Amino acid sequence: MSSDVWKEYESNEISHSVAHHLSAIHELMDSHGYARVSDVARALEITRGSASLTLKALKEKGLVLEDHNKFLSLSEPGKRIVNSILAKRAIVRKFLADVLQLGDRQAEIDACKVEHLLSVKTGQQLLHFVQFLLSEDVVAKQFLTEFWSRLEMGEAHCWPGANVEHLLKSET
Amino acid sequence: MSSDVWKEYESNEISHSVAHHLSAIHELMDSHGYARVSDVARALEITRGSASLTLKALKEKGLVLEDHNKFLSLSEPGKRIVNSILAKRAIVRKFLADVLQLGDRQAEIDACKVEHLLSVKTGQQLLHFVQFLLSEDVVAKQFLTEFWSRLEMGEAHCWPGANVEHLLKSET
DNA sequence: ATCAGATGTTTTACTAATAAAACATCTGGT
DNA sequence: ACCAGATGTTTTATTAGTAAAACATCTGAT
Repeated sequence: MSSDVWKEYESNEISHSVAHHLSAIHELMDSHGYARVSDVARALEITRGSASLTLKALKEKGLVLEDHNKFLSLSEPGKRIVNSILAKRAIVRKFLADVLQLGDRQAEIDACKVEHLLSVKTGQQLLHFVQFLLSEDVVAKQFLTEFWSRLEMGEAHCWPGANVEHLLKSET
Repeated sequence: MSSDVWKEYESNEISHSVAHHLSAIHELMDSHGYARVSDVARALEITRGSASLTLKALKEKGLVLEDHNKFLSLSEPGKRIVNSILAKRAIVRKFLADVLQLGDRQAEIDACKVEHLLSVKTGQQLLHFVQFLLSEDVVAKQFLTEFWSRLEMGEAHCWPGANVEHLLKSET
């Protein structure tokens, strides 16, 4: 691995925590019409103090706006970030659940872990891929049917390269 | 998003940093036959002091062993973790580069960000998927050919649901 | 043998994200 | 008007990972 690649992780503009603070505001506005510090804290199951500090930083960065009544909302840049995160989350979730046939819960957890880390380009290509794969196109349908039937038959008869697989099993 | 899902992120046993400290030892042993604190620090481009502290913690956790000459190596649990991480990294990298046609650099970066976050099950299913997709099976070959030709033709004529796509474009 | 350079550790400090507790403020019911 | 409960902030502390600097040790060339 080239030395500079791994440090890209930390250089990510949006952390997991920030992604979820922003998403929480988005969802609260949607479901309850407003979002205060306490609402965000409740939604994320963290203390009000913690939410207060993180949201203060987001206000200073201009991603979150605050009312005269302490009501929070997303700025335009904030909305753009949330949209891109939610779009990636939805695409990854759909791929994991509808293509790879993972359970909804696992698909949700993994999509949530990964959503804020993927590049724009990766999100776009995955979107194209999933859209075609789940389309009405006969080639796509045929492929998926074949893949799933092989999945059901079990690896033993179908995956010649399954010798790699045991490496995955060990934890993490 | 159900409230407890997003906290799974922090509850991950292996952090990005730890994943790369362990991988570095693995790769150094492979390429140079030994790995010391300084070698790991150089490989990761962090200070010796930082590597020393992180590796001390990994020794205490029993993932890294130390020689009488300060030579480091991976314990059996350490090796198992590295194997599962490297396997996931390779699978994701292959999917991004060979299927989604991302550049090698981007594939490497995204795979590196994500490798330590995916569940065992997700890794396994993705492995099966990529193995079948890149196999000699006619259905798979036909599907990939069709997908790539559509990619080249450009989205405009092929992706009816492309109205979602603009959401991705906004940063992150 | 000595001295330079490499190596390893420790200490201090920083950042992000958290909890916990103290505190301040605001609001609603009586 | 008052008091309880909810809300928001601040302070103190913790954890992981880092840098920087001081320090100790080891090694190798002369």
